[in-house]
Amino acid sequence: MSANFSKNSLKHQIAQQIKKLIFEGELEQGEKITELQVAQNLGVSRTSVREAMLLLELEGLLISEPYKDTRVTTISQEEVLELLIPMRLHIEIYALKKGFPIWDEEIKEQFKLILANMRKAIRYEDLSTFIELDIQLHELIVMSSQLENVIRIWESIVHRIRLHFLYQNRKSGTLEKWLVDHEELVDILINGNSVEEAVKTLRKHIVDTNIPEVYLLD
Amino acid sequence: MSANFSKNSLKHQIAQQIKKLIFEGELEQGEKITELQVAQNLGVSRTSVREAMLLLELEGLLISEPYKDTRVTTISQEEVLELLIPMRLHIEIYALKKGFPIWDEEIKEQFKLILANMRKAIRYEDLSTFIELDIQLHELIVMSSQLENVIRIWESIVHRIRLHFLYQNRKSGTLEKWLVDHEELVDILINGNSVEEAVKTLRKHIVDTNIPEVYLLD
DNA sequence: TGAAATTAGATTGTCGACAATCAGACAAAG
DNA sequence: CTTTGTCTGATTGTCGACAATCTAATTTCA
Repeated sequence: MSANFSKNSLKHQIAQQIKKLIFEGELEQGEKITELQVAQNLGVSRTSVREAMLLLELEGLLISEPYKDTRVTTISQEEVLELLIPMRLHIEIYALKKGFPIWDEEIKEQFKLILANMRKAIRYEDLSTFIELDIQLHELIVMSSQLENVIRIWESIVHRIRLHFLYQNRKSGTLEKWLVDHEELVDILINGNSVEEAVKTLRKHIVDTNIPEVYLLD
Repeated sequence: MSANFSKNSLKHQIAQQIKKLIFEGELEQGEKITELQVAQNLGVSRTSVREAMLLLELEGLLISEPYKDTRVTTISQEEVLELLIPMRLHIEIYALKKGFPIWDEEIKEQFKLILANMRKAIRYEDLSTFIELDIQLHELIVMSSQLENVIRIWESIVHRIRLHFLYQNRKSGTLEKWLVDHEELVDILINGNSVEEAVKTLRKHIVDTNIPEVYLLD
């Protein structure tokens, strides 16, 4: 039940279910997925499943050719590190610049809530929940810009990134280190009063948590 | 009949038709478009039209809410200049770096062909064809990287950019100036022998032809 | 034996029909 | 006159059936 506004049609729900299968590792990269199988499992018609799968294809999670089977996308580490993450950085900074000035108390409360849940996840050593919350945090930043196009582009890129890291060892650093990182970020976001400061912190955060030293050339 | 490889299912054809309507100005930004209307015009079933429209929605050309009508997307100039064009720049440079080393004679011939058609378009003062060719040129650069994910992301971003400029006055400079610009680009792409040189030229090209001086801050 | 042709089953593509929902017209009540 | 409620037509959402295509196993023929 992630933070979605008005997208509650059946195809979106189905897409969500399939996403869950992928992100929880039930479906691996390159694995085949058929319409009928999903339709029967969920008790819906193939038409709706088709639309859901088209959605996921366009979001970059699935790949298909006409009359051939559909499979979970394979993404190279190189693409993720050199292309997707820099683009993600660009988008989130843009969204932050646009959103920051119009943040109200409610949004700040949401930041605090996510952070509280993160602390809880750490306490139970629940990694998958923590990752979910990490994404929610960044999603909130992007959503708060209220720019529909920006939100969509961001989603499609983050999905691809997430798909990749699923099957990789997560980078070095303990969970606690991660938590501290996020605490600092949220503190600046909520209590800081210049956009520049917030942008600088966000940039550092994304770079620190995503990009190995070797790629930090330019 | 633009350069598409394996995407010849009905939904792609229909999407292409609708795209044409949009890019030729038959449909304006914010204008309503209904499934039945398109289905009857093209003599196909609504199901295929639905899928085509979903495609275009995910590509960023259309926008819809459940049970509400679907409309042609509206995109702000700010978004285009500050977000989309920088992202486009990033993607094309990445694709060029990956593709350049593996270009063969056939690809170089395609570059020359596009350029020749550009000269022809200029001679007949055919602006819309010229714009089409401009996109084909950049598409060729991206396609030659053979990276499926990169191609898709690029397409969705360029569509949005194109949609915006459709309804704006194109930036200053005569057609002839444009042509010279492209001649130089293709020359370096085909005859240059270092990737760095090609990247530098492409960057300058995109910046020159897309971004007004005021945005060239960082 | 082995390569080409054929066939069978599974899977995707396309369709028309029916259900759910919405927007606007119109009427009733205050 | 405004507001509320009810209808109606238009549009989108969902479905099951049938057609087209692919894959892989089987058969045919040199």
